[in-house]
Amino acid sequence: MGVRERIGEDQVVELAEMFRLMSDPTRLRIILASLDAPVPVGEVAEKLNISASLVSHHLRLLRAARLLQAERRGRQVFYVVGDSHIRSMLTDMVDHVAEGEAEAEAAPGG
Amino acid sequence: MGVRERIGEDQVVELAEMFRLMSDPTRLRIILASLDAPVPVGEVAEKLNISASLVSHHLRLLRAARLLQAERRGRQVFYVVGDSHIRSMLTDMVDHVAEGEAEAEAAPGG
DNA sequence: GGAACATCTGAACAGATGAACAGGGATGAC
DNA sequence: GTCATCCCTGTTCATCTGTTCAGATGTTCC
Repeated sequence: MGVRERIGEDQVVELAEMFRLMSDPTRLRIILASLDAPVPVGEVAEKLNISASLVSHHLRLLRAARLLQAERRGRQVFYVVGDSHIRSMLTDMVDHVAEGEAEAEAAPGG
Repeated sequence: MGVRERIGEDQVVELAEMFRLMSDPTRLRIILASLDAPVPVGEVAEKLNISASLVSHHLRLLRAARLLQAERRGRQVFYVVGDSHIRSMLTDMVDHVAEGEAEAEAAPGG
């Protein structure tokens, strides 16, 4: 049975939206940085060497899509990947591209 | 151990590129349509009710990124998802959004 | 060789996107 | 109350993207 029959047009758009949020390198870095543990905005900005304003901008999108959860601790706001499915998927994909390096060397197939 | 330490900047960009390809609803529909079995371009266009030209354009991108494999049979070209990791991930995500519908009804929270 | 079919390619345009800048809250220390 | 720190929001602009249209390429059959 085909996969498309299992979801409707709205679900496709919803899924595409998730991918879209993760499709920007900067945004993906932000997600990855907050994959394992909650991190404050300032720390993300410093780690990735980009402005806090830009980080906040992306965080806003990620938060709206429920990809990241926000938690206030004093005057800092910590962000972390909230959905375990997403976290699991991301971890798999990271392994995929990491292993892909080795595979590429074994089978260059130009 | 953090996940970001396991991959470099190049891998992040590579991963983001994959997500980018899957982030467009039309393109995602095309991928989903060729997820289980090879399908010719014309059939994809007809199923999705879009022009063959547009399908071909997207197919070119998907093919270049190794997300889809092309196979010529006579005067038709069949496309199918080539990587099992990607196929598995896609199936999971489809289930995720499909189940998400039910969860949303149970816990609207928002 | 010619016709019909399926797919691919290039140019152009409307709409979306990311980045940078400036200003506005919220919080905590004094 | 005042100040500094941290984060959020709105706007503008250059760039990118998806889409359509027109025409080319490749394949099969006669």
